[in-house]
Amino acid sequence: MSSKHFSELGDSASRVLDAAEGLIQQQGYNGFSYDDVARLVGIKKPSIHHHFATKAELAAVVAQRYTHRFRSELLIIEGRHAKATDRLLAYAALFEQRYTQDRGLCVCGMLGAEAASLAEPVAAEVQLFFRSNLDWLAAVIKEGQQQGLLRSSVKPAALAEAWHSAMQGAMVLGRGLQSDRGPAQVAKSLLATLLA
Amino acid sequence: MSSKHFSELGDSASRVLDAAEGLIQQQGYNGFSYDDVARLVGIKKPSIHHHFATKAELAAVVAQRYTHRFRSELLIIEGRHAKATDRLLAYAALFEQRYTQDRGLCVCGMLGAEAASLAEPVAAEVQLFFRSNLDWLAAVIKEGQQQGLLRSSVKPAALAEAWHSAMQGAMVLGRGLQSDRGPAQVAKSLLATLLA
DNA sequence: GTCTATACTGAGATAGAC
DNA sequence: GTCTATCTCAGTATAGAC
Repeated sequence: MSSKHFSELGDSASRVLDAAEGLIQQQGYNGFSYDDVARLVGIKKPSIHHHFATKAELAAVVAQRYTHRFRSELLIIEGRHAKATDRLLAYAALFEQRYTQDRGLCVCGMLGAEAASLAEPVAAEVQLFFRSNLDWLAAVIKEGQQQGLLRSSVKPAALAEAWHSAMQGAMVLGRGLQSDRGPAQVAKSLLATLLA
Repeated sequence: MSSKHFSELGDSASRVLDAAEGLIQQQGYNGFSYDDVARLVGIKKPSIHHHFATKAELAAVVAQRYTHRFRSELLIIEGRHAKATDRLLAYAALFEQRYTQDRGLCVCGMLGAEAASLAEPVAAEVQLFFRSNLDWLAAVIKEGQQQGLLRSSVKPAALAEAWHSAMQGAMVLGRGLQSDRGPAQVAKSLLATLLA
């Protein structure tokens, strides 16, 4: 089924992925069609099927590529920031960028909300996104506590869960309020309560 | 358009609302159909149209009734708990209940995520939900700070935003992870960092 | 790799009988 | 208030030519 990997894709397949990714962020899995993708890419509907036989496969590869890119951004953060507090803010900035551009949600946040209507391979990719985020955050927070930068009253894994939840929720809230206030603001507030 | 008010509805219209509410929590606005509702209620599709002419109107009334009920639950919390910390945990328990029943999302959280594909009257109802939540939370937190129960390093409105975001996000995260860990856990972690 | 053409299904919605 | 019947359109997907 989802044995396809995004690294093996050609140019127009990548453009299809770009379009689908944007549509999922904006409308969700149930809110976009092959025709929407086709219009954005500038080709016809059956050509989309040529690249991705089913909508589920398309979504799975979108999530897969999204997660891969996100993890590479986490690596960049590690290279750029030493302090845990700075890393947490840079993490929030990743979501903030996507949100402030066009109030786009995190691809996997949107898919997570829709999890009940997703095919299993798609849900599996989404799960990987969340796992890798929580692992990364927990490690950052643990370090921050050991460095004495963050309060140690709560376990790293629990704080990681809370931090990531706050980012996802901030975007949902911002959309619901039709507001430009995004996850960066929430991150700033939360970080103030976490400082040692 | 959405001049209809849920208090003026008869018995079977209420059953239609119940079904639609559950479907929105589970699949989202774009993920359910009039036929799904009809099957759940045990009547035929055109009968749904008799009660709610359009899908947008149905969703708007669902959101309206949901917000109304939610606010009444907030009043109950005020009557049952005096301390701000207890109120915050009871608030989280509202979401926890919905989540643990069948991993259902907050109706307005789901609709907020889908805001880009909602008709304006629906989006307006959703906005009211978030506003009333933030107002209530900010008041509770302000009191908690004045009572000396919560740290005062961050403004009540900002903490309210963070708290609510964390609840919404916790449910998205739980779904994405296919896990039963819900907003109550996140609330517990966050509260520990907020204690004075 | 892209197209036209087309199948098939389900969607939201209306007409009109009971 | 509920039904049958029907409309119209959009959705996913396939066949087969270029």
